[in-house]
Amino acid sequence: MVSDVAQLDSVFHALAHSARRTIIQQLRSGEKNLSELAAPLKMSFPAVSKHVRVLEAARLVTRRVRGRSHFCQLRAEPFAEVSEYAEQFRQLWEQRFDALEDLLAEMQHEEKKRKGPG
Amino acid sequence: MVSDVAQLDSVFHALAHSARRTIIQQLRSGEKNLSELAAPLKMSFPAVSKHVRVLEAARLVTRRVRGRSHFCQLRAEPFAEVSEYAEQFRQLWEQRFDALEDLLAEMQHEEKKRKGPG
DNA sequence: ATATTATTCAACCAATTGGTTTAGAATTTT
DNA sequence: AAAATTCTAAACCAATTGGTTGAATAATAT
Repeated sequence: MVSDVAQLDSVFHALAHSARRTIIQQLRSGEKNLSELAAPLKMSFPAVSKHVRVLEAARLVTRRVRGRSHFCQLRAEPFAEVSEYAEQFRQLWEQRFDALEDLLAEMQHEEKKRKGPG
Repeated sequence: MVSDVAQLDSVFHALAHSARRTIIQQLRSGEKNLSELAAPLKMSFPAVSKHVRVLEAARLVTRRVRGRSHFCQLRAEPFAEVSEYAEQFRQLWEQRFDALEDLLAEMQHEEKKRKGPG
């Protein structure tokens, strides 16, 4: 586990807003400038600018200034930390699903018994 | 993808605070009541109570009241959504790591050339 | 019945968040 | 040189967050 506490704070915080997740999705297809990122979002330009700053703070986005355009690029590495964090709990959530499967299997078994000899 | 937008909002928000992640870690070893959860945290009891509510809102924790004790249990399912979300970007971050590996391999290759014929 | 324990509620506070608008700076276009 | 484009900065605002304290509630122990 490489991820320090403050980094996880900032990444999770960055991801906890749908506008920022929308920005991230847009950046999957490559670099985009702020105007392009702002287009589909129903908010003022400065608001988008602030969201991008939050993403930069979490190191999810880097900025390359070219003339008057600020091109944003997705940096996916922090997602590795998020994944790693979540995977800690895989056993726990699969355990639950297994229990649910067992329950369903049990119910189907009961169903057969009810139908079969009847 | 089952996770709706509001659910991701609340889960990421819940995870974006180290005190809440500490609570989650404590709950990995099983149910604990609020007093137990509060013990290692350097904040007042009501503050912890509020953090637990945030975790409940994100469905990361459920509460079972037994007498005057409120036992909290971890529900790991939302982590599946978090993992699923992060995994979307695996290709992207591995791409980067691959590039880094390539660079390292290249450097080692250069190193051999330098040493070898010398 | 009283005290203790476990927790919530309510009120309050400072800081942060997420948004706005207006203005300004920097870079292209005309 | 003037106009348009892209973005930041600053000031402001309402709502939320994360914390506090003090009082209230509920359950158990003495």
